[in-house]
Amino acid sequence: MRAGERLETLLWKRSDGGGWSLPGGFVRPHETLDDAMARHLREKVGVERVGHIEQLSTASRPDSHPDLWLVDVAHIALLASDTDPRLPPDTDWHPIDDLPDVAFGHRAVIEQARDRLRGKLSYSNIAFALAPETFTLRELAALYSAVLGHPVDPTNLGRVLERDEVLEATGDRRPAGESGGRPAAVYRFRERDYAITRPYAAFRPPSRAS
Amino acid sequence: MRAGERLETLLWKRSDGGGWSLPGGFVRPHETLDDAMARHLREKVGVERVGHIEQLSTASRPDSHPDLWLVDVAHIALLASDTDPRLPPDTDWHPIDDLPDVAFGHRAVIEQARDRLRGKLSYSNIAFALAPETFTLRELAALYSAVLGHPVDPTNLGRVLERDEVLEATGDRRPAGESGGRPAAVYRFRERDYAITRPYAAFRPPSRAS
DNA sequence: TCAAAAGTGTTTATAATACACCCATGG
DNA sequence: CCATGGGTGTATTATAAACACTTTTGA
Repeated sequence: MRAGERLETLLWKRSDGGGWSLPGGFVRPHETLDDAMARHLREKVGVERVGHIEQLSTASRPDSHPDLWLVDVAHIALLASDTDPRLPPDTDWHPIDDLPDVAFGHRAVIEQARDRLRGKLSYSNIAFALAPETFTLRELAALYSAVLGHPVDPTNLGRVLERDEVLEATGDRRPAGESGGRPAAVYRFRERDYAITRPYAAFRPPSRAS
Repeated sequence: MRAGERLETLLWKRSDGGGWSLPGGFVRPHETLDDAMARHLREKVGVERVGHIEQLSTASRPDSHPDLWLVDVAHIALLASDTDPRLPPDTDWHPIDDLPDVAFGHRAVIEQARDRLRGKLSYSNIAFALAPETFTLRELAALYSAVLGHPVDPTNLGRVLERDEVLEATGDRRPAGESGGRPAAVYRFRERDYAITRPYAAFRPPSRAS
C-alpha cells in the first residue's frame, strides 16, 4: 500500500478474466517468508526498500489442487510515497475506497489491512513507512488525511507527534513556493522501526504509588 | 491464555528434555485452520467453548524434515476464567511473567501475544473472552489487573466500559459474603464478538463540518 | 503592501483518574 | 452498631482539538 492523494493498493489484473487480485507468488525451498516477500517486491515491482511489512492472515487451501496443499499468507507492505515502483503490465494502483471488481476474498483482506493501518496510525509511529525521509508538517498531515479519510490539522498533528517523541525537526526549512508563504520547517521520524508510541487508550497505570 | 490471579498460558513439557513449549498439532487434509484449532483444543484439553481465537504469526520451516515442508501458524486462544480444561499429563498453566525454560522461539511468541492482548484490552471489548458470562465490577477489574499488571479501579473501569456500551447491568445482585458488605451489581458484555470500541487514541475526525 | 503559508499562544471540550463521602449488608 | 465492601458524586488533571493572531516569505 501507498499513500498519495489517497490510500492506494497495488492490484494485478488476472488474465483469466477473474477481475483484479492481490499480487502474490510462491515461497522457494530453503527460503523464509520474509525473504520471499522481499524477493517478490524486488523482482515484480522493482522495490528495494519496503517501509514496513507485516503478516495479516494465513489460510490453508488443501483442495485447490489435486497434488498440492497451498497455504496463503497475506502480508501488508507499506511503501514510502516518494518511491516509484516500476509497474509490470496488468498491474496498477487503485484507491482503497474505490476498488474495482476484486476476486472473491481479496476485498475482505484489503479492508482488513486498511482498518489495521488506520488503527495503528493513531497509536504507533507506523507512518514512517509511508512518508519520505524528510517532510513538512503539511505534507505529513496530507498523508494522515489520505489514510484516515478525514482532514488532519498539520499544527496539532505535529504537536502530538513531538510530544510522543515520534518526530524531530531537522533544522532545515523548505523554501516557499511561487505564491509566497513562510518557509516550512522540515521534520523526520526519530525511529524508522515500528514502535507503539501510545500504549494506553484507557486504563493506564496509576500515577501515584498506592 | 487465561486470566486468573495472573495471566497464564498453557505449556506442554517436551518429552525430549527440551523444556516447555506451546501446545500444537497438525492440520488434517480438507480441514481449515480454524477447524484444526478447535479440534486440538477439544481433543487435547477438553475445551468446547473458546472465548476468542486469532492468528498471531506464520513461519515457514522448509528444512525441518527431509520430506516435509512444515508451516507453523501460531494462534492466541483466550479462555474464560471459569472454564476448567482437563489437562493431560505433562501439560500445565504457567504465569506469563514468570515462564519456565521455554523452547527457543516460543518465548518471543508468548510475549508478542501478551503485548497484543494488553493493547487490545484498552481499545476493544476483547475482555469478554476472558471473563465468565456474568461478573461484578470488582471481578472484572481483577481480570484487567491480572492482564495489565497494574491495579485497576472497579468503579472507573465500569464507567468507561458503560460509556463505550461494552457492558450492561443484568439487574441482578451478587449476595454479600460472610464478612458483610453491600451486594454488588452483576454485569455482562453486550456483545461476545470481538469489536473495536475505541477507534481513535488520537487524530479523531473533526467534530464540526468544515 | 498584500496574499499566502507557517507557526505560536491560548481557549475550549472532553474524558479518564482521583478522591471524599454515602449506602447496604452481615455479624 | 460497626466493619466491610459497593456505589455515587464531583474535583482534578491531562490532552487533543479549535481558533485567534503573529511571522515570514514572494510578487
